[in-house]
Amino acid sequence: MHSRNYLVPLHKGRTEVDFHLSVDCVIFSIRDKNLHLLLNRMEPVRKWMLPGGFMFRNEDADQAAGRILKLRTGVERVYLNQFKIFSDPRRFSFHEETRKFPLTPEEDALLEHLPDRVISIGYFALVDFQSVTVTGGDFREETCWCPLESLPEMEFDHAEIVGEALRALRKEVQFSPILYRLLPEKFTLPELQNLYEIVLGRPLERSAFQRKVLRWGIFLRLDERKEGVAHKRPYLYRFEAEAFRMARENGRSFGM
Amino acid sequence: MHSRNYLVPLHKGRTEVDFHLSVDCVIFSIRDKNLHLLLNRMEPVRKWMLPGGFMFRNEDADQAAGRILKLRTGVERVYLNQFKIFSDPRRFSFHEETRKFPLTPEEDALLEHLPDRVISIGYFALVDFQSVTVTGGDFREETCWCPLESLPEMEFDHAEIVGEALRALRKEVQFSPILYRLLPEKFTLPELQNLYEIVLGRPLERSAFQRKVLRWGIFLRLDERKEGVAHKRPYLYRFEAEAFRMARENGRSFGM
DNA sequence: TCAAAAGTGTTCGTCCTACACCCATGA
DNA sequence: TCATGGGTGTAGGACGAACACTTTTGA
Repeated sequence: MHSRNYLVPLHKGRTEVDFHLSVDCVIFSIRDKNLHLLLNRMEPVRKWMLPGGFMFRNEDADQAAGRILKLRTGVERVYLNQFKIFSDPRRFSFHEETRKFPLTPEEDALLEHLPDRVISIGYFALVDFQSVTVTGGDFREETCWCPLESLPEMEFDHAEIVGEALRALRKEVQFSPILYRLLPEKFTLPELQNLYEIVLGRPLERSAFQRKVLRWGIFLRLDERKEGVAHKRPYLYRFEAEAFRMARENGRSFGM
Repeated sequence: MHSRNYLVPLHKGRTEVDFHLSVDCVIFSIRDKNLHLLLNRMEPVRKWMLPGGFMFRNEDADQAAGRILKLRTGVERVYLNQFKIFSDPRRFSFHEETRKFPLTPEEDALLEHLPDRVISIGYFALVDFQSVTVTGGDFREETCWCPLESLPEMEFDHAEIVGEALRALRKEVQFSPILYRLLPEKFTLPELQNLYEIVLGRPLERSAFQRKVLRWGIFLRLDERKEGVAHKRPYLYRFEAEAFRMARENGRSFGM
């Protein structure tokens, strides 16, 4: 019988390799009737980046994404969707990046022994703008909410990651009522319709929209109406988790 | 200004970690009107596994999956879908695995310096059974096509990976006409209907099914009929890539 | 000749589209 | 009071579910 070396993947001289794994989060939120992304940058001379970080020793990818999101926005238990991994061998090189500015000798020595490749797991998150407190994370970076239509130039392949996140979000909307996750706990149907119009990129007919989402049976109309708005005040609704669970088990679909 | 050590992720004593990255393929095919998976095992005393392997230095995840699929089935340019990553810290441990049987001292020494964690990228593939030549891969393992309903006990978390692959396949079928990829180039509508019934797990009505898929406008009816079958011979159809591209651009959807 | 499979037609109900209409409210 | 946004009603059309009917074939 031949050797069992199929369990020993990394010989010197073989072609397999170690990686660093990072998580990058495309954090969507809604503000002034427009989708925004949370971006940050290390210093003003560098380009903007998606909030992200390396995976730790004792966590899985979902936990890493949750940790990063908590760190940057303060919120927990938000909607997180792992939509794609970015594994192009040339997407990131420590040696190229660090050549751009001076390192301490200690840092330089460390880099010599590191694998050069970083693979990133892309997540997108939907957060309620009002519940978020933006922070600069571990490195006190500059952060901002940037409208989706006017994104700045971004580091690495982060512009591509945003594009794929949007595609994934649009796809998910065909299945799942997730967009309400961008809104506060109590929201109105016109607010929800506005989200669908932004994400799908086309206007929707009011009465058809309302009938459709109400037929899902997962949004409960409250006895309150939205205050402080011009014109007729719309009803407030709330997502009913239990009703959603039951409707989904009965095979109902929630696509627009 | 503080240190730029955000670019130097792996200090001794910090919590970030290297990983091995593998790709595992759930290879679906259709045989005797049933879904089958390609499985392999290293030796009879071990459990069955999904075909997989480590990612190489100069390839991305899609290329690794394509390489593994080519190695195991001989086919290229098949449908491949990267559906999820499996990153539980406890899903695989080299040290636990290798403790199960003896290693050479050299192999043992190598393992000492390896990260212990393997993260796997899950792909599912749809292949035409007739075009496949199954091989044992680099290690001449035993391989088999196993019907989905009677899977054996499997190594690691591979049973979970199969479950997630099925879920992803069912989801994809709501969008995309991919199931024809399990069939030869020329196929009949009853054959296609059989696939949808298997994957969706419910019977479909013949006339409704045919009208729906023909309305997609992507399957061209040929002047031939299936030969060698009992009863009335069904027409043969062929997928039209160009028509599909156009229909998709016009916003048509292909869900069942 | 007959049973079974495949293709086609018909009916009915449901949902989507579109617009119309009325209501409520702040300016 | 009036312009505007929001809730509801209604007619028409597209589509799916269910089933009937016809055609074709091997047994």
